Amino acid sequence: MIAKRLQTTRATINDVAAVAGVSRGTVSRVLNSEVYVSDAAKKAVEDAIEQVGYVRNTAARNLVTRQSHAIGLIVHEPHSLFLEDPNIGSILLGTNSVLSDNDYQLVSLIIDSDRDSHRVAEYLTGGFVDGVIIVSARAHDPIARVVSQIGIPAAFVGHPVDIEGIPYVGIDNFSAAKAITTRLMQTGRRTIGMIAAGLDRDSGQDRVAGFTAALGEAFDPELVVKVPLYAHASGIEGMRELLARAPHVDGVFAASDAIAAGVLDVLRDTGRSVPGDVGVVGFDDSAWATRSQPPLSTVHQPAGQLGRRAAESVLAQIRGEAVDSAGTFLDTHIVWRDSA
Amino acid sequence: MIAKRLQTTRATINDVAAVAGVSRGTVSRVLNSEVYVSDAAKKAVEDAIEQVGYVRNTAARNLVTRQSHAIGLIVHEPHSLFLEDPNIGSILLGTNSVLSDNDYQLVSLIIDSDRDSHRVAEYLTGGFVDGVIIVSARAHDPIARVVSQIGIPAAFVGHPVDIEGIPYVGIDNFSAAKAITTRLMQTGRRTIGMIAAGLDRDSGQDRVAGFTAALGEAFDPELVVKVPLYAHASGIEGMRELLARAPHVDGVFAASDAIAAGVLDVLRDTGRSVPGDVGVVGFDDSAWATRSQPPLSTVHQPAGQLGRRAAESVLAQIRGEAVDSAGTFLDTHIVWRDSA
DNA sequence: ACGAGATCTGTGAGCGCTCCCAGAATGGGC
DNA sequence: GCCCATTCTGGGAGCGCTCACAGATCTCGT
Repeated sequence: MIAKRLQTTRATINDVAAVAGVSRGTVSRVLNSEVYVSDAAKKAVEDAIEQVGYVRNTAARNLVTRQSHAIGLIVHEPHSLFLEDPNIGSILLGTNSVLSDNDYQLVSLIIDSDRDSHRVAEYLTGGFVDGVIIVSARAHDPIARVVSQIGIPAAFVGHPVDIEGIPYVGIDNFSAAKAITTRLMQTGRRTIGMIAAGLDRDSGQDRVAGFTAALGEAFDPELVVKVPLYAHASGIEGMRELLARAPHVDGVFAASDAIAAGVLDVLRDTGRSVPGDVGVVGFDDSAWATRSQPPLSTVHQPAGQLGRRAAESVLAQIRGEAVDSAGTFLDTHIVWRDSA
Repeated sequence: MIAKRLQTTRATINDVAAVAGVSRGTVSRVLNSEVYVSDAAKKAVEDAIEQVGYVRNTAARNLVTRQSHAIGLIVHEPHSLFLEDPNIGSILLGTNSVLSDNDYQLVSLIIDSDRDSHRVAEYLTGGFVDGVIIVSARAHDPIARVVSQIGIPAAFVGHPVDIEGIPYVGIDNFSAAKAITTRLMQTGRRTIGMIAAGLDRDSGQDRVAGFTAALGEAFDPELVVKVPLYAHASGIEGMRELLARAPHVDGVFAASDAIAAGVLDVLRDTGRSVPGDVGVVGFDDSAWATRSQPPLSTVHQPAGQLGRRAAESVLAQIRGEAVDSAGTFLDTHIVWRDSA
């Protein structure tokens, strides 16, 4: 009831113009803070807006400007991981803060099935969003391909190996993995294994490559166990396998903190102490790292900053500014705690 | 470039009309599946739509229908908890699935500061959304008050004690807390404490009330430790306090699984075995419950379903259907694992 | 005092769509 | 064959806004 009354009654730009004693055009100029408006007119309009409680109707504005003032954030993860991966939440929050500062609305689009994928592709071509941020796309991601084809302003968080021409913001997974593995070696570990995941995307592959590079001569492919997801359950599964292959392993690099948490569980269950018998390091510096027992040594990944930068890139593209079409890497650093 | 070309070039209803050899009006009627359209015209229009690749311009549609076809989901939590609380993710996912089935877009609005709060209130009165779902509102929540005042279709997930007239969907926290506490007593525990949180909302208060009711004569207010958040850190803090007050406690009801996880950590650190020395139960049946060591006995809360029902309620209100303005409770059940 | 340029303002046109009214076509019933 | 109800269609009006253009007003150098 009330809603209906309020809506019918809502002041338009014409009401403001009438009260302020100026024309539609002048009100519009004030609203869009254009240059050629006299101080007197500006004041009158602002007072009138206040008086009649005017709120701009975006639908009308969008219609003529052909802009929606919304940015889509596409999260392409199975539901389970969406809930479990703390990075996604941080990225979302970072993106949201930049966009709202710039008066853009974040619209989260969650893809969980092929049906969703299709619907989102349509959504993107439908002019509902002015730009799009794609989180954790895999290789051969159909959505990434659609985005690339229609040429909508976009940015990746992370970087699918097979798509060119869309800027991305990520971290240098190779160097980070290499650095933390090296540091683990320096604690005196001799037999170091890795639980690798996410091999369908660059992050997963680069972490393995960094691990391999750090080990150099000492590298033994037998000690790299591959699991499907960056998840706790995968960590348990992977560590059991690693132990089966190499019972005397004394160091483990887990591709994510969630995996590392699973690794710790298995080590505890099999009566091994951490860091006494085995040193364990993770990746992400998520809540998992501080929660686990003992707290994890890990690579700090600036997830919120990643989201922020991606949003800024899309905004810049919308403004027509030149954007480095390659991408940028953000710094990571190692956080040394008790697990190694 | 391409984007611009596509946009400029995008087919309108007039193009479809021209190709189909009918008028604008007829195309619109087909689009909105109104009754009086001949089969021939309908077919012609559908073919034309296919041929020119027409996609409806929502901005124009919204302008005249005064509907946005978007529903806001307001999450009013500090950032940290947004990331930590698995229920929020599940609720979001449930809501999203109902809305997309009904061709509505979910717009997540995150409130983290008073500034956000103000902006969101404006957003709501600005006609950007046709309805709103409010998650975890506290007592005296300013946003809840605004929603109640402007009379926009809305639903709560959970129920702020001081707002009337807006339907809510929640669980019966009192009965669930009472049931699991009773069951904990039946395992032979004598000195049972509680780590209580979220006392600024109904869920927190009702859980304490249920706990109190279950204990009956045996209830000792000294054994209820109040902490601010449903968070892991709060669990640690709370359990330390409880142990200080009652070293011989042999049962703990934690107001959430995250808290229970903190409780387990403290118990382990102080050399107590679970469930040997102390039985611990949680609430939520979130990922925390299965992850922790040992896995938690807890109350299963249908978070996804909660989101789904709230979305359905808002949709029904938008359609003008009568909605039970009180609210509905969804069933919970106890999941018995190893921690008690 | 005059005119060129800068500054400011009003207004018609139109974005793509839905609503609604008037009128055309169709189909029975007699 | 005629009339009335039903079914179907076209097109004017207008949602609230921005854009572009033309005209009005001001400023300042000469």
